[in-house]
Amino acid sequence: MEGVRREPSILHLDLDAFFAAVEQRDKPSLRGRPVVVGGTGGRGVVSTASYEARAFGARSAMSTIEARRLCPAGTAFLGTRFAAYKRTSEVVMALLRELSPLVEPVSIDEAYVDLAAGAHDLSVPGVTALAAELKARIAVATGGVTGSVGIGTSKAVAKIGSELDKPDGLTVVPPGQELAVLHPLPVRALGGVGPATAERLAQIGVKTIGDLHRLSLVDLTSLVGQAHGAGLYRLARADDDRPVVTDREAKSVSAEETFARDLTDPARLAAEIEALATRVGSRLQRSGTSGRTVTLKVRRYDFSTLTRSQTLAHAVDDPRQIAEIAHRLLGAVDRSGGLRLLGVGVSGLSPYAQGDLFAEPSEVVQPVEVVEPAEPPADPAPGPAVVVWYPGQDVVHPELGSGWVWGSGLNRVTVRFEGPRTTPGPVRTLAADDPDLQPADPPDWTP
DNA sequence: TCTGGGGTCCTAGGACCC
DNA sequence: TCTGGGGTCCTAGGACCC
Repeated sequence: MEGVRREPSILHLDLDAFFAAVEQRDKPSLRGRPVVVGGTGGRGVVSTASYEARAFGARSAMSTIEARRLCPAGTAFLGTRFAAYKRTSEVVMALLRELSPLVEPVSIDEAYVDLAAGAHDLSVPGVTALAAELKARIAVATGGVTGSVGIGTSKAVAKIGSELDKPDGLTVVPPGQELAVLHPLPVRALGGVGPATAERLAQIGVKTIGDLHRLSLVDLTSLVGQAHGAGLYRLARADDDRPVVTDREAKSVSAEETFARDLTDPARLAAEIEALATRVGSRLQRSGTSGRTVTLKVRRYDFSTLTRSQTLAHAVDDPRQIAEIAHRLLGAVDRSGGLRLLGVGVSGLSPYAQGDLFAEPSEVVQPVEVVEPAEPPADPAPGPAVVVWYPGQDVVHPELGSGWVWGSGLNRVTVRFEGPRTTPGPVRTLAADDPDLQPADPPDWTP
């Protein structure tokens, strides 16, 4: 327990039934009534149920159909108005930043604050008064949205604290009381323990965090894996020194859509890919990032879900290039029976849009000149020669025929050769400087 | 009329490199 | 020539979170 804090300086704020609360604020007729916000179509799910709706059993992630069955007539079922929630969230986050520069938004309705980075009395009465004041200011600034606050010596304790007294709660866990608070709680209360982990633990009789505390590190890691086991071992001991991190760079950008009815028509599927790639590409471009790995997500009619990805030699943000890769990835999956969902994502992000860090293809296509060694080396020289191949580029090979570049590294290139008709041809990995491999045409997709 | 959409992190196996 | 180990990259899937 090296770096564990001695003062209750970590604050966690969780806005109560946030989407529904914003709707009730903006539509006074909904106040005091059950409100369900989320997808309203046949395949929609609940994003947020107001506390009035929760009384009838409506819950987040439940299908809207089921929520309709549970809730009485007069319940409001509303689609999401994300812009309104975003604006309200920003008001709240600004209030948090008045407390401390160290604010970590976890999601639109949740954040951690490191109070030690502000000038505050960090005694238990001091932070209690601070939290009460904060809650009052949030309610005023947002027009009545409430939040639950937990304060403790770590993120885990603060987060659990904010859950203990919802809604409109305030819980301060005094230093030294962490284990007394944690141990009676079900393991599910710990971040990172979901249904699968809880089930595994239950099978060996571990139900509470106190039960978890009695497990050895070896038993825990063999049960749930190295990283997860080590993390739970520490959390059960309230040994959590994770810092509050202000801005985390996004690691991926994706868009997906569940269709009202399963799709089979190739033209419709292609159009959906285009639309998703456009959403992803324009978000990448707006944020000035691009990424090397394009991932296609497919959910079939039977809900079986798979992903197919391809990592490119260069980062992309152009919707056309993203779509091109996604089209081909889709071409290799079984679409019989129909598709329920398609998704397109880009990961492996770098903060530079294509063309900033890497020269345009037309400028780098020339191989770097190889310095001729005085004596021929026994092994192929790990020389500086670089031949750049572009994913999707059409190529020809005297023996293997025509194909296109699937992926490429600095000194190798993977080519998918087309077989007769629609039969997928062989995939071969060749040296990038293989003289037999030639572009079929000059690259024509350069922006 | 079951089961959204946007993410993060981890694991495991194979390829490849040193 | 044989053997082995470690590290990184890539792919696919799974758990989890809000």
